[in-house]
Amino acid sequence: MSYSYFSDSYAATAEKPVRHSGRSNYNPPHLRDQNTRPFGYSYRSESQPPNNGRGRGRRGGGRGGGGGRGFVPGYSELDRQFREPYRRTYDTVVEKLNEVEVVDEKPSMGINFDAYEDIPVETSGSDVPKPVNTFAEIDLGEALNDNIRNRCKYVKPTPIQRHAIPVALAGRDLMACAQTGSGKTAAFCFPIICGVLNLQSPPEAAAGFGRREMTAYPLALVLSPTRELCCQIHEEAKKFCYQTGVKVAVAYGGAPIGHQLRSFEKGVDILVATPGRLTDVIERSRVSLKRVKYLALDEADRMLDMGFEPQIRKIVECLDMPPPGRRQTMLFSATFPEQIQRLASDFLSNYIFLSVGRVGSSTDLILQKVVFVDDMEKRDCLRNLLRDQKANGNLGKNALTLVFVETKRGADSLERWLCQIGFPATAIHGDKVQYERERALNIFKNGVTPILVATDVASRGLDIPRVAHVINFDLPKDIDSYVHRIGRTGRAGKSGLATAFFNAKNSSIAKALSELIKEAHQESPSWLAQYVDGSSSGDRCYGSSKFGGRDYRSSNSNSYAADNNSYSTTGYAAADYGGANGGSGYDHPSSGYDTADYGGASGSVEYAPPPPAEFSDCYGGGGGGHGYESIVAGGWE
DNA sequence: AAAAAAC
Repeated sequence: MSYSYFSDSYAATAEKPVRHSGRSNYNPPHLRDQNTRPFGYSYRSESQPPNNGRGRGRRGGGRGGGGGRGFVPGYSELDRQFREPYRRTYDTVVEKLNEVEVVDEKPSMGINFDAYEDIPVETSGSDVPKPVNTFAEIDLGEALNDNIRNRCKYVKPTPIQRHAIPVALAGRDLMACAQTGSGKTAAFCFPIICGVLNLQSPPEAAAGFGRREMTAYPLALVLSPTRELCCQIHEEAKKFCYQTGVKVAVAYGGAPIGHQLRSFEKGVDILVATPGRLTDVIERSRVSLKRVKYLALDEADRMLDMGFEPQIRKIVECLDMPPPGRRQTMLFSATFPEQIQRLASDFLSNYIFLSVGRVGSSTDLILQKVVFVDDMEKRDCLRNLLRDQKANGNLGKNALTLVFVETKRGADSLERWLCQIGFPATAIHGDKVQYERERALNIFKNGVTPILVATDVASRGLDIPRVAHVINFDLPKDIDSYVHRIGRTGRAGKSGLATAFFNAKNSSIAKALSELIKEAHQESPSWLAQYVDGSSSGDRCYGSSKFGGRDYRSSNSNSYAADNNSYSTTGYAAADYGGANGGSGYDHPSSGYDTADYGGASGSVEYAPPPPAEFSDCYGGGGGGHGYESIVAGGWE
């Protein structure tokens, strides 16, 4: 049994009234007893005028109609210029996804490996262990192998796993860059579990036997930047550890600490934690890092960025953790800005840098669209998008939509508004208490509310199957965040759609966004160039290199004399990529759309007048005399 | 300026 994310052509069904019953048993919140709200919130709807009630304004193009705000004068001009072309583009998107995209009805553990076949891999560092092609080639031990094969149904390692696992098993420190959704968690969990199993000699294991140790001495520590990600890694790790005897525990804030402390008393081999709660339990002497042999930082660039770095430094350098060289340190992320790499090298010893896929381009599996929408028009545009998806029957068929906004307040208010206009939505952000956060994530995951409005708390690492569409309602300020956000779709080799609402306020990201989209061999709208102001761009992170995520050691100094190796089988140069695959199009066979076609189709649609000639120089040229530093120093707007 | 992370 299979289905498409978008099953009908948009044009044929756009004006159809929305049906809520259908074959699905799902009863959306707004149709349930008005007194039994599905959320812990009281809605403002009680205090709203009656015409904001249910059933309003979901049909008829929205002209003059719903939303409580209606369309501002000048709508038709905007509509002509931006929305209509966008609709046509969107239609193309829907058709394209329609043609090939097929997703298992059941949540699938399977990974589409065809999508990863010709991925470019770059390694640097001394004596890089050779990659492996199968799990069988790796001696992970019987129990772990059994879990991988029979419990997790992993048949074959993903590229990051093929390269990272041998490095980790060889005991080397590692800085690894890999595309979102490509299996990083397993890549550091397998070697850690394997190492813990080898460390557990019987006498040592028996040390605390017979009495309750008040202090736990984990052998491995995994840190994550958000609580939900922490939970997720813990769940994954538990699966991998099943019946191996390896004990996994979790420590994160917002949850009752008592339960966590009690779980430590049975002993902890692998501790998965967020920084704050970890520091807390260390200061209570309930955990000691003295015996840590493995340290893994997931989303490492996030963990080491400005606000976070002091906490991490305290944990890694001040709280009894063995120094680099006496522990094995592994850093993982999809993005690795150069200055973060520089910081990170404090924590590493003679490490290997590994980059799988073009970093920052996320994956080719995510079709990226940018649509021009003024702030005042965003809600209308969102409603239209969601209505179209709904008309195409994707709701009730397990396809999920994730909407990113900039602020916590914005998340709440958008959630409320979506529910009011008849879209079952929930929200997640850091001002909610933990159980609300987890509940929001759960009802989103299981499709009760197939729309989740989120701040950046949900931008990294979360693996939510069946997210078909990521909408950047508010674009983030930096491109890394964008990469991680859109990476919530297109996971495990499946394709996805990412739509960004862009306006003049997002100029700071215009250049990087445009480059990113082009690097994914997709169409960057021509009007976007008008907003490239030469200020911040991809420069910050990836230089002008087509192959992002380079080891900063090889580009900056020769003191490390890193050996560079490329495993790319295709060469994968940006210029010849499309041509290399000839008539079959550039894309992976299963990814759902063919960009060559797609580009042609949308090429005929003009969003806005072409940019003035002088803007074309901004591309790749680095903006000539524009002082990047001076603009940065001047602060943002 | 915002977001996240302990109580």
